Amino acid sequence: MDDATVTAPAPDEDIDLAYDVFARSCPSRHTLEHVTGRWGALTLGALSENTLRFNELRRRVDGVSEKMLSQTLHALERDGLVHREDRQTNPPRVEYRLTPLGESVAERLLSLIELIEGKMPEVLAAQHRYDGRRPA
Amino acid sequence: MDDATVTAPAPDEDIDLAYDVFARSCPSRHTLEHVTGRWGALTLGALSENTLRFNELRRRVDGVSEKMLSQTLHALERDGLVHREDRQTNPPRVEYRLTPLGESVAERLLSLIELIEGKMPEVLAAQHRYDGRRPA
DNA sequence: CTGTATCCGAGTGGATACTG
DNA sequence: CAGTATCCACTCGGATACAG
Repeated sequence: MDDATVTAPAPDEDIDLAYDVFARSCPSRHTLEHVTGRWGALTLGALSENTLRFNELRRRVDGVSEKMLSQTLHALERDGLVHREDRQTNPPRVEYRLTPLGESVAERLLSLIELIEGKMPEVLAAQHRYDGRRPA
Repeated sequence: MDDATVTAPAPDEDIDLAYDVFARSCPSRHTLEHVTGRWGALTLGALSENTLRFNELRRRVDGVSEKMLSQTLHALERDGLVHREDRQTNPPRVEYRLTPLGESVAERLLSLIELIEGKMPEVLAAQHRYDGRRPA
């Protein structure tokens, strides 16, 4: 991938428009999708509580398949949000933890998740109203 | 859909575990996906700045198709995050705006988005390191 | 302008089996 | 335990055409 596809920020200026998620070619979109994607969000959430091993994560993130968890972890590791530590022991023991960057991302993500969880009664009420008006 | 599939909260108690996004059957997962999904996040972000009409949204959310925008807006409206107002005029004029609930969700979402945009240099550096170690 | 309907390819994602 | 590899169903999502 080419990383120069976006409005190139002059290194000696502080441009706050450097990365704009609203632009379709901005690399921040990919990272945002890793973070907010179906399994990315839950994985970051789980790791914000503890360092976890692969199968511990699988159990914590209810419903994720091996394939998706593996894929998700690779993407998050590549983005520098998750650190993978292979203890090289027998039996194998691999631990996943958040990097400092991952922690700050997870913090804001969890704030969003908790808000939504707390507002679910309102959301469900809205859904019922909507479905009632459009019974099709 | 059945809305009683989750740990039913006793109406007269304040249980903060009532909706747990980590449980695969929790309805909050659907809402979280609408909010954080590829187009949901950008749509909420765009509407947090202004009330917008359909085609204004299409232009703001660079790359979205009519179909996806329509679908996204329906989901967000159903969840009670977006209000749709049809002016019933000719030519047609339909405005989309955030509800109060939508605003609080968008606020936290934008906080996350802005963090990621700001950290993109770190993320890209991490990606290069990762790709360098695993050139395959 | 504001959408819906249809087609269709590309990617998602689950189940299973297998390797180290 | 910690994954990878493969198969395959299904959905996503874009392009296009059309409707109110």
